[in-house]
Amino acid sequence: MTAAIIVALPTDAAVDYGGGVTDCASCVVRNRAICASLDADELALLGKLGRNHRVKAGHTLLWEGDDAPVVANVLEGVLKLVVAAADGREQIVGVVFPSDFIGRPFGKESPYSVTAMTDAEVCIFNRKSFDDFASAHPDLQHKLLRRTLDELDRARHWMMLLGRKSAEEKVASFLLEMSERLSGQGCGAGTQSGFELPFGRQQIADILGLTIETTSRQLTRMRAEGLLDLPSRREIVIHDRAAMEAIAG
Amino acid sequence: MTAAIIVALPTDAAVDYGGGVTDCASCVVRNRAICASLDADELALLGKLGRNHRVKAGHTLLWEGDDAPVVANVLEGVLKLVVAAADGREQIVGVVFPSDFIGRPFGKESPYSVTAMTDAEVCIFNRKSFDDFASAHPDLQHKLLRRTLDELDRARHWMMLLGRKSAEEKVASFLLEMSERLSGQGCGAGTQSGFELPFGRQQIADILGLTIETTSRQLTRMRAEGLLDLPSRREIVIHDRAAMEAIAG
DNA sequence: ATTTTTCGTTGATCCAGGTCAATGTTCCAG
DNA sequence: CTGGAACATTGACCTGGATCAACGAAAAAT
Repeated sequence: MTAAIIVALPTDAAVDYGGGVTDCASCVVRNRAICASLDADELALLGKLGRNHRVKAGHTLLWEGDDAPVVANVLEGVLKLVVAAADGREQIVGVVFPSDFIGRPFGKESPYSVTAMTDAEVCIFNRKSFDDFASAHPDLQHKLLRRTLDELDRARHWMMLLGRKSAEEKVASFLLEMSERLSGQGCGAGTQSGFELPFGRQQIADILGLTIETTSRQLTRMRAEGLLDLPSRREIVIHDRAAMEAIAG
Repeated sequence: MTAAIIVALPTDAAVDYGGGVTDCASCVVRNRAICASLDADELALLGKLGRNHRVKAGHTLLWEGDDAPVVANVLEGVLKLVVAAADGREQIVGVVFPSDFIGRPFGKESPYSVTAMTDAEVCIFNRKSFDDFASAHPDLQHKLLRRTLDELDRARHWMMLLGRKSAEEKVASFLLEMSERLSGQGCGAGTQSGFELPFGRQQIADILGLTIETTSRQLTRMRAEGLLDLPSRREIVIHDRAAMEAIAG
């Protein structure tokens, strides 16, 4: 379970690993990422520590159990956080979108793998440098704390889903949450009922603690009952949101 | 799902609700709680905001969904964090021990209920006052961030257990984790193999996402196989730790 | 355009763990 | 010490979701 980190570390700046230099001022997630807590001077300082980097779909940025030398902000794309058992069983324990933060600041090995589900772009920091910078910038740390508290709330509600909900309830809950989070991504104001999932059936199963077959059957049944439409592999259109919420519980 | 908060709020200091005044300097968790980040002056200031309070086993300190007006440190006892479904199904999403932090700082309603599993003593703060104090004390906030990151790691590994492990693996993992956390409590240096759980079978089931019957059967079977002993209702003695770890995966 | 590969659906069957029910055990209260 | 309540164990049975297997459909490669 060991792998080379495929990114340029800031300390290796003499060599060009292909990581683009960061220009925070024009960053697409400038106002949504934790960096939003910084003023222009601080931002310039942080910018020197960060390197933009592209990750192809399916590639892994951090490996569970490895010493994690980097943290990052997501600029574009969707990545999954995965905890795996020795025999290959996988549980997706988090899904991160643009402006979300990746990695484990302040010591410790990475408690999970981070893998791109779509082609992605991330702004990477050497962990030690980031830790030092964060320690010196309480506002940044405050943002990070709020984010971590939110993530913890989300994780705990997902524990309820994993431990106590039926397959039907799991799928309904999942579709509603994805509908919300994905519409939060784009510019659309309200929650639209149609959306495109950034991943396939197996990954839905790994999020819900189900098999791919059960996941597929639940979706097919919901379509048969008129709750939703499946125009293509990854598109979902929820017809009866109220009914879906009733099922999700 | 609404209930009166049964504690004295600092702002009502004119009235005695029975909450004891806090003396941080002599606090039993002084060096382990987040307060350890503060110097004597800061501690005195925080002490004015806090009130010690006793909670009887089974009583609930915070209710899921209510506006949560307080946060707290645990001084003594064990409490559970619970997410419940409308039909009564419960999932325990966290267990807190002395020196652990309770509550949801920085806005929002409480995402779960907090209920004492044993008689407990907590040091309570008005949330707003605590938020302000924390915002003004980066070291405290740093401690809180580290704790929250640790909790998040723990929660995510618990998600793997809930979503992907068998009943046998769940019980084995649970016993090992409890063995560690409970020995961390006492003064014993190493991890002893015998310990007393602070809760009953139903609550183990609610932690593992199982029924009480399945939990009981797994324990009985493990005893029959010589893996452990069950000297009394709440006592566990692990005989073959290596085997237990192999099962936990 | 055709082959190959990957991904998704559907069916048949099985079994881990849930459900229902009875019994045993521990712990208080009186 | 006794009766009862709460908790735990055990048994019989059932079912939701896993597993095994085949097939279909879309995308990627040639």
